[in-house]
Amino acid sequence: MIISSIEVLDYYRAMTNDDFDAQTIAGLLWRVTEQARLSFDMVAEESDLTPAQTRALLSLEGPSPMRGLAGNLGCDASNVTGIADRLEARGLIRRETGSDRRIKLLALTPQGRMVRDLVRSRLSESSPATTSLSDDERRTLKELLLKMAAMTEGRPA
Amino acid sequence: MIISSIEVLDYYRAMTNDDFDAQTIAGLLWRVTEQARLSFDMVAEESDLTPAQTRALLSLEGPSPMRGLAGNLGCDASNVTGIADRLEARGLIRRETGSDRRIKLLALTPQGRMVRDLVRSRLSESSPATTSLSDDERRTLKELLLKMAAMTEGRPA
DNA sequence: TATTGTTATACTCTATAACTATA
DNA sequence: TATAGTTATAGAGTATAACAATA
Repeated sequence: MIISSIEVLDYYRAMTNDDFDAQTIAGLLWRVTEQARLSFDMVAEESDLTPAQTRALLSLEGPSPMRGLAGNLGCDASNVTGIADRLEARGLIRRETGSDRRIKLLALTPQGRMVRDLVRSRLSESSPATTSLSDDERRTLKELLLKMAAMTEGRPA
Repeated sequence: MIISSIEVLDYYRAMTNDDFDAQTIAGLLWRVTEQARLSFDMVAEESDLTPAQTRALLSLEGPSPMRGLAGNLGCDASNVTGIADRLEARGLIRRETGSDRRIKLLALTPQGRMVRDLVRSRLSESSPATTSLSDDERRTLKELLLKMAAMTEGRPA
């Protein structure tokens, strides 16, 4: 017998307002992030990108050393070679060289910027924050997210 | 030049309270979910599990057909064979048979339940909702998450 | 015929370790 | 010596297609 999404959701709904313990909220947050993961993978696929390639594209705000990207992706530096190879082969990024000739800077090409913006806007459209919350609720959520995101300082993201 | 986490965060902090448009909130939510992903991967590794194996373990509330698990994981059914093989080899799950002999039900073993509970509690401890928010803030967050999670009805999770 | 799980195949992501070019 | 990127290797996740057993 399968425990369906709806049954699990009913379980959360049945909680009284006093149920705000860490495990409960963490479980709910996990459900939302799981939904976000599935949505993210679909958006990535629409642009013919793997999840890792998409995360890389979204991380490249400015030209960044490959090692820095590895930190953002949370993977070993050796992996970035292959990911960058594939993005470069598709013309979405470029390898640039600066004064320190050991370092290769990854930079978005104009086409890469276009794809990134498209992905970003599709992610925004499918975000549960967009589809399920009012303006007021989003304002409240933003404050809470800011506090939660503050913990990421000094950590990759 | 690298755009560090802190710089990006300052950018979000500089927004006025009127900045609650979908793209902004979606971006913030993405940052929090990215942090959650990295934290999830670390917790999984502490128990010698891959991310996919961990998601499978967390999804198995009750005995579930392999195809159902594939739906929860958001992957093709053929992948579940290998994932289940590895979890079974470690004694964390069991393949059971019901009346329909085509269907194999995956069920947690007692040891699997222990590992799942350990993972769940470590995830809860490291959740930004736990580490960054007060009781009141968690109460508010819970309401917002319930609305966002409601969109997952009828969808895998 | 349709469905469940499995197998075969190919590609990507992942970590580890050894290598090169540069500092 | 130390650091940035690459390569080689092995294991795991992923999709597609073909297959056996069961319904």
